[in-house]
Amino acid sequence: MSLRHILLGLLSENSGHGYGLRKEILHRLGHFRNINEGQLYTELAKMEKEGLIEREVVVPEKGPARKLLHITARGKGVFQDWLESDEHEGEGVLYDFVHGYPFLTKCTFLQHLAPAEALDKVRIQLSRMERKRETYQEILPGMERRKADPFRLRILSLGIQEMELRIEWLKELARDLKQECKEAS
Amino acid sequence: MSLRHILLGLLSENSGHGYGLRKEILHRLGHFRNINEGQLYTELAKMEKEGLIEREVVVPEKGPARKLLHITARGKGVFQDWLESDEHEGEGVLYDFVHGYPFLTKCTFLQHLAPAEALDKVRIQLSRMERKRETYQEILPGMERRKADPFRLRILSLGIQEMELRIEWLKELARDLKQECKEAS
DNA sequence: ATGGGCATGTAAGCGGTTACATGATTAT
DNA sequence: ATAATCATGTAACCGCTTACATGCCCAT
Repeated sequence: MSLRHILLGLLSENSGHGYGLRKEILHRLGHFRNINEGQLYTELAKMEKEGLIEREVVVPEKGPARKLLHITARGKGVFQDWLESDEHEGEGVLYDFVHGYPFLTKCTFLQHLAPAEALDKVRIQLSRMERKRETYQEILPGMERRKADPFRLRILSLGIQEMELRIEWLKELARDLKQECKEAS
Repeated sequence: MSLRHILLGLLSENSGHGYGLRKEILHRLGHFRNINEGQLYTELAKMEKEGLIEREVVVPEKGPARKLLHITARGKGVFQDWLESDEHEGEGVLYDFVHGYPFLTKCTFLQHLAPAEALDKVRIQLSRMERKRETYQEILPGMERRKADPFRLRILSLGIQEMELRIEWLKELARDLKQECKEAS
């Protein structure tokens, strides 16, 4: 899932400038990546060179020039082709769900830790996921109020359910580890 | 979550050679990445240069030399430090769950597709996730039989639950899109 | 006047992918 | 024979991160 597609998607909805796109990706729900300026501007430059976007230099009466970005017909074509293609819908890695939650990979090796230490880690995870679920739940009403795109609303609600799943899973894990700790003592 | 940690983890359990590690990462449950030779051997070379592993050249009576890899004390230390640290347990990206399921990012832009086309995509996803759930469920009994590490068993069971979550979510989405199709006609 | 947000960039490096190359062993 | 699998590597490239650099605008 490359940044390029997200940028094309956003720009096919509205023209904008680099910084604004970044804010949108960071804050507006439905776009989910953390983004750094480095990649953003280099990617935009590349996209311009390939004729997917154009820059309109806007010189305000006051202040420095801003560059307003527009998607070109070619850019729109590339975006639509991607949308209609099955790229990023395929099999990918068998255990893809682990990618979204790196703690699971670490869990794979938790056997090498003392049960008490492992338990600590699991508890910290638990509170982090609870926090995350709350964050999502706080975002939801605002999105509903301003009638955000229903697809994005759904994605958020999936996120909430997913956090709940993780929370229950971590609770079970913690319970078992606690038992193990007792047995060891 | 870098390959390095996984390799250190595996080698701290057993010595082995490159190809075997790759197979283990690919097939044995609990290790979840698809891996390509390119990265594997270059990473192993780097790790050797840094003194994390050592190669023992094993020359069989017949055939070419094989390189058996052993973890060094230093390597074990690095691995344990990582295990005890909170690396890969932290916040990361806010919407991390989307990372593990790139189709969701695509969903963000599904509004740009005709409902009928979007429905097609969702249905294909649905059958893919059903397939995936089945695959996981087929793997489970074998793991239980050979008494695999309980952490890995748990991870797999989380995976099954996660696929079930996705399936229900996709079903709802499909239902709504079907409705939209009807209304449009 | 100072700090925070707006806005645009460059450079180095890392982790990972894709593709290529080689050769031996084992199974059909 | 030949195809599949075992086994080890190299080279080019890509997407992304980290860190740095610059300068304007606005509110306190």
